[in-house]
Amino acid sequence: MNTAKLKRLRAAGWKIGTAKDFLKLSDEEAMLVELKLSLADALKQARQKRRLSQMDLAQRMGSSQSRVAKIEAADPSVTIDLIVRAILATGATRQELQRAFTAKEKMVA
Amino acid sequence: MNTAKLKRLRAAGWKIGTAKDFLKLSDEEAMLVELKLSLADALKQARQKRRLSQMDLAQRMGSSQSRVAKIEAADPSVTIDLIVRAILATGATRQELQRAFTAKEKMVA
DNA sequence: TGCGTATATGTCAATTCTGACATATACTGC
DNA sequence: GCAGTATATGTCAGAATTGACATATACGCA
Repeated sequence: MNTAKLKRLRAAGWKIGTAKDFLKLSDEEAMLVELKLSLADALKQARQKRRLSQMDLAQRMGSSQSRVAKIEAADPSVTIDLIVRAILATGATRQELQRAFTAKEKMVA
Repeated sequence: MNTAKLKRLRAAGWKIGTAKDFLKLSDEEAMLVELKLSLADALKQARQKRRLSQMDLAQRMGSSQSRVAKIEAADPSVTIDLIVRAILATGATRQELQRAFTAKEKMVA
């Protein structure tokens, strides 16, 4: 179990409906992770479509290759904000970004 | 100018195409802000639709009323991740979340 | 007026994220 | 085998975010 969930469980103080709360949190967390994965995929596609290396993109973002690798891997240390910034940094259009949000989500509807 | 942009400008070291870089960053930043505003709006709607107070939602999220207020105001200290978590915490469906991403974006297409 | 409820704003310690670096792996051409 | 290029993984100091608290504002109602 990751730190974010633990924190939320702690914050909730395990008050009521423990099992239900647990399932609910898992559910929300799962949706978040799926969204992140979807965006990470879209980023990789956007980058490769433009034939940019991770290093190229890193420079455009003012970041490092290693972080770009983590972004594309949807590493836990990466926020949605950062993935979106990366997608925009590839030069992706607004449309491309929008599609990224809806892309793989269908798989889990 | 906010800290995030400053940081990116600093990171880029003002190397080449200063003016162009500046405009590009403004553009990407603008898109990010618009996305955040769009999501914040969707959150407010999702919450009110379910007749939850900010306090109610705060409890569900294991957070505080003041932070929920900031989330809905798309405060600079609020990440997209947090807004999405808030939307999910209202009990919004995957569909509702998806619409949130595409909602106001049309305005700026 | 005073009270209750809902929302907004400022601050801050503790937690989390980020860029950077070192290093590892994988593939290509020589 | 050995460069060169691209990508992946572990670590960490410095920077940013978060929940919490105090407090302020706004509205309705008695």
